[in-house]
Amino acid sequence: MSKYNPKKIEAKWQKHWLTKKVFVAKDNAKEEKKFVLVEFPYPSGTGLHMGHLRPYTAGDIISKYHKMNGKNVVYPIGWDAFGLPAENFAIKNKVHPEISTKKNVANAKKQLQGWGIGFDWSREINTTDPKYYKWTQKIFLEFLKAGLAYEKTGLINWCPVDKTGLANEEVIDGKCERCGAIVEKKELRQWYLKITDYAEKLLDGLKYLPEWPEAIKLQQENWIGKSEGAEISFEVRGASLEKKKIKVFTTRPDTIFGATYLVLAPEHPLISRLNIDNKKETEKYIEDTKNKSDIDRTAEGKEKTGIEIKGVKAINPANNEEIPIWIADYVLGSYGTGAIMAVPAHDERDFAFAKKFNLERKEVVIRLIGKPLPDLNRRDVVKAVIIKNGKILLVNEGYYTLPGGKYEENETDYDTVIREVEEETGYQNGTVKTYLGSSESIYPKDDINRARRVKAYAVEVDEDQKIEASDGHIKSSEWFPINEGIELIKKGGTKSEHEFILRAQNNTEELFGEEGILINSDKFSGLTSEDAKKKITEFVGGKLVTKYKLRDWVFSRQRYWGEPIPVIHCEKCGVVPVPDKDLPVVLPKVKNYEPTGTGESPLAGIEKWVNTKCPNCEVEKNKTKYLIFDFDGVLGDTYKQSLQARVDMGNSKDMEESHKNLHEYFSATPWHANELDEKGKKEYHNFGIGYAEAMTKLKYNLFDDFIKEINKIKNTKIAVVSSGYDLYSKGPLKKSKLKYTHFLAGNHHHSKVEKIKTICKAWKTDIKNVYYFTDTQADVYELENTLDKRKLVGCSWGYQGEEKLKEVLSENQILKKFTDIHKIFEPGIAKRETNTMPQWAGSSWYWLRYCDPKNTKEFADKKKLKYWTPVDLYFGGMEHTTLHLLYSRFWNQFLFDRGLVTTKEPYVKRVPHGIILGPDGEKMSKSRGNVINPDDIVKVYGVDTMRLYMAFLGPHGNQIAWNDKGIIGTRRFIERVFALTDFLSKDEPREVTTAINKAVKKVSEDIENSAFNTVVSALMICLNSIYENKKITKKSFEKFLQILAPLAPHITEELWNNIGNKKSIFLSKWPTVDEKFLIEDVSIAIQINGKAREVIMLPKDTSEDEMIEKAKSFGSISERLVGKEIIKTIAVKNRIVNFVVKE
RNA sequence: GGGCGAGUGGCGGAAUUGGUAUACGCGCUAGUCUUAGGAACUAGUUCCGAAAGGAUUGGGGGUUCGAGUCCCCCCUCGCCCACCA
Repeated sequence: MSKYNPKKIEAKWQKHWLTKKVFVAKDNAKEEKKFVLVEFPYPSGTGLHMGHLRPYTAGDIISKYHKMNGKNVVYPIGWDAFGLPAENFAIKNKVHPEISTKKNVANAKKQLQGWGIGFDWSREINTTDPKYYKWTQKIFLEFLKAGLAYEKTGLINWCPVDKTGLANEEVIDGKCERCGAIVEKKELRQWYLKITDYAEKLLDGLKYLPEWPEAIKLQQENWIGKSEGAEISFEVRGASLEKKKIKVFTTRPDTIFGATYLVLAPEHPLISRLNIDNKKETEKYIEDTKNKSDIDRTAEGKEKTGIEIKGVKAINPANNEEIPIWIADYVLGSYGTGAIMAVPAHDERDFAFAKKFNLERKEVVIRLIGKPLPDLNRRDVVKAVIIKNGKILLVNEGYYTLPGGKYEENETDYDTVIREVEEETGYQNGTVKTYLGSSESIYPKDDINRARRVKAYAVEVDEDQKIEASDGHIKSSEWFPINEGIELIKKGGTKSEHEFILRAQNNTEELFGEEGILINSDKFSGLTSEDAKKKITEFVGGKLVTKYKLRDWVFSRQRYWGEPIPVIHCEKCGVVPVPDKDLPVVLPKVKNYEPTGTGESPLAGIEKWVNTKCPNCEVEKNKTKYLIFDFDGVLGDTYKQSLQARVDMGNSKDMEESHKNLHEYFSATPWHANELDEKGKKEYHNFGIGYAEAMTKLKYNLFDDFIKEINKIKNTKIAVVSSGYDLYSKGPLKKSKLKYTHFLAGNHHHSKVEKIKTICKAWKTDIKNVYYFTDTQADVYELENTLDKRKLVGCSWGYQGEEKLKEVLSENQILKKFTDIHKIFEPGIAKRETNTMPQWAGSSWYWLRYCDPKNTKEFADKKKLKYWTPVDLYFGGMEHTTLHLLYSRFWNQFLFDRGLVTTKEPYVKRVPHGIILGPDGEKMSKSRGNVINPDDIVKVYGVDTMRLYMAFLGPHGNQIAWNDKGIIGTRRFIERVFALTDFLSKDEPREVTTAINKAVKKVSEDIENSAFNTVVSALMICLNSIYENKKITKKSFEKFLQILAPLAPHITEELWNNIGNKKSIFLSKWPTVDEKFLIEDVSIAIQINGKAREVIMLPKDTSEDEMIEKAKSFGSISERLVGKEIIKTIAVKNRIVNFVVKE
């Protein structure tokens, strides 16, 4: 018998599996598929670690198990290789990330193969491969097309160490998820993915994932953070003419009568538009909060800060009361509407704020005890809690109660309570300290239901002020230790009042944050919160809305090593997607990888790459150009010539006078006067006809040089539009050499928009394709929403000149000289987007690529997707719950909505694993020096031992400290398996057959449940039984090897081969359980009064009656039962017999 | 502060879901073989007790013939979220 030598065996079989393609899956096979997925690794310089080994082994065990059960299993792997470590390594060592990545991948691949993991290497992918990220970019463009990717400049999370923006999900406790640096806020232009549009779908989808652990679903649910509430507008009154409103979001519209001030987030856009008296101070406050990190904002012991806006007030729409407006950073700009109505009596945060700044509190909801009634027959009382030296003063009214009573006429709360204290206890001139809250209860009295409302105050009294009973009012009062007092109240007629004592004792003022019954709320008083929410929202003109905590996903990073975002910024066309034929946008080589820190990626420095042609303009260049010219001032100086006409006709003596006269005329009679003349006919500038006629008789010149330039442009369709009377333009236009197809003049029948529409209809083109040439601002205003704004062109030689046009058009839209017109059709200056995608992009769809990794036409063939997806089993870490796992569900749902994938949800079952800690129970890290390298373990013990130990350590979901000590146990087990061939024999005792069958059953069940630790113990129990009996048949031995194979592939393959099997053990059929060998005698516990006394062996499924019979007659039991009366006997088949006796 | 989960020997952990608590492994103790053992094998190992027996699943209470498991209160630890109106 040779000695067990893991090294030799392992290398041999690892090579065999690869060359014989044992774990390569077939596409579109007839067999049932099983898609087992494990989160693909980042190939780091230090190699793969224990954190990878655990899920990879788990997935491997399950894959191999299913494969042996006849499924077509795919267990693919790849590399999530974009990311900061490679880039930081590049910065330090000037090695291109591509090179270091390649090296690391080769190394990690060797490790994985060395661990005997049966990945299907034919499907290997790499997110940094342009053939892969072509499709990442393509999917991004799908988002763009769908309007779910957008650019925005705003305050974002910024990591000062990594020098890049971060998504909300990447900030943990105010720190960078990657490097732990405290996250700052920075104003930057960023790309976003509109994940918020999918909030409801992502939430709803969780319902259809029954095989996901509840904890994960809950965590995603909380992260999405749905809440129902109302949006209500508050009118702003103050030193501003403009009427303004502040919209707030609240989940408690029922408390609106208690809203005593409004709070705006410092980022609120309205602040800059308000006329604020204390502008300097508010600006300083806003500036200060901007400079605070989220950690600072919350670390200050939650001490609230804020500043009141002076000179402006808001109106509470519920009661029309004027309330102050504050700015405070406890209101977040990014949630709800960025503004709240503060209800300090019922909200903890508002309460703290109001306390600090001494703002009014108004109680409008109180606790309801019992059911609400339509007619409350209410009786109000005030009570006093008087505590002194640890004792409380109670009044005896047959039962003990707090001093207090009814209001008398015109009394305030304070008057009543002080008076009642005096009358009932004799203590005079008490002082009211704090308000302790109120409650309302309903009790039947005299056959009707009465409501009783109690308000309670803490009152301080002075010994010296006590007087004796002078009249009959004073009742007997006594001091009790507080705890005793509470018990007395609980027993008394006013049970619920003991809570006031607790509050007084803790010196906590009342803050009733729950829902209850409304008071002090006009006609809504008496309603429950639930009813009031709807009714009040309606009353104040608000609307019920749903909000989510989920934020849009900041999707750009200012770093080098990531997928370039495939868009081009053209000065003319704006954001232009890179056309499909130009994908992928390959990451260019740079000299310097260092992030600039200014918010630009290192890519911004490569001018050659950044400056590009606009694909849109390139296409436009060859297309038909649709040009429409506004006649007046654009094609000819009609204004100047009409002045000349007046002079020529003798109405003015010179041009100057003519200008003055005309100016006066137009001032008195605007062009658009649109009045009817005496005959009821609509007439424009009657006088103009004369001039027009005169003008046409003049040598009326259009700008021939301009028309010459226009005619140089190839492939055009031209039309002319004029709002003026067509008489004075028709003639000269006819004479010109302009090749126009339409001329529409006179604004008395059509607006310009309608004229343009008419022309476009004739031209059969979209109105957005039209270039419109004008010389006035008014045209821009009139047309910018109908036409493509970027195609409006200003002609500076016209009526209004350059300056006015500059106010409404950009520099490159204004022609200064006639020849400038050609610039309009030259492609715009275009620059590539230099931001890259975040680390999470490539992994948001990678499992889809496994289905068809080499496809060059689409990211995966639909048929293949249909066969393989959804993923049946997904192993991964808990830390990705609100990152990768949420992101990839979002991408999948989006792709599904676009018809590009075949399932709504990507993963049927998620199996999370606990992390492996260092031997010291701390997270493994280089700095702690507690890192265990799996490869070191392999060297000493062999792979099979390590895999087995990994499985045996504990439940897959538990986090566990790696402990070297126990591994020797699994090594002993492996060696005992290796030596098992010594026991091979023609027959075996029944115990061995039973042990094998039991093991097959248990191992199968536990693998399906990912309970790997008990799989190992079941195998050990089985092995122990074989050793006890020292005999095993070849058939049983084979079965044992088969069920061990998924965990320890190398040794089993070796032994399987040694006993004469030619094909791989993983191509063999998983053993079945022979139930008849599971039938054996079972041990039955005999209990007396539930206490186990004896154990007897009985055949399986012995009837209850027989069990009792046997148990009763069993020696020691019958002795114990002598002389005792058996009251009851319980028997459970195959388990216990219990005699209940009278002691 | 909110949500989720857990607490069983010296240690990692089992327990068919209400039915013999402590399986399996490590460690430890004794023995066998050995020049020797930190190798291997055999036996033992929850605690108290020589034994008979008794106690025991973080603590306290409850339901039940019977509770690690179900219910209530409290304590401790871990994870996630955290001024989300």
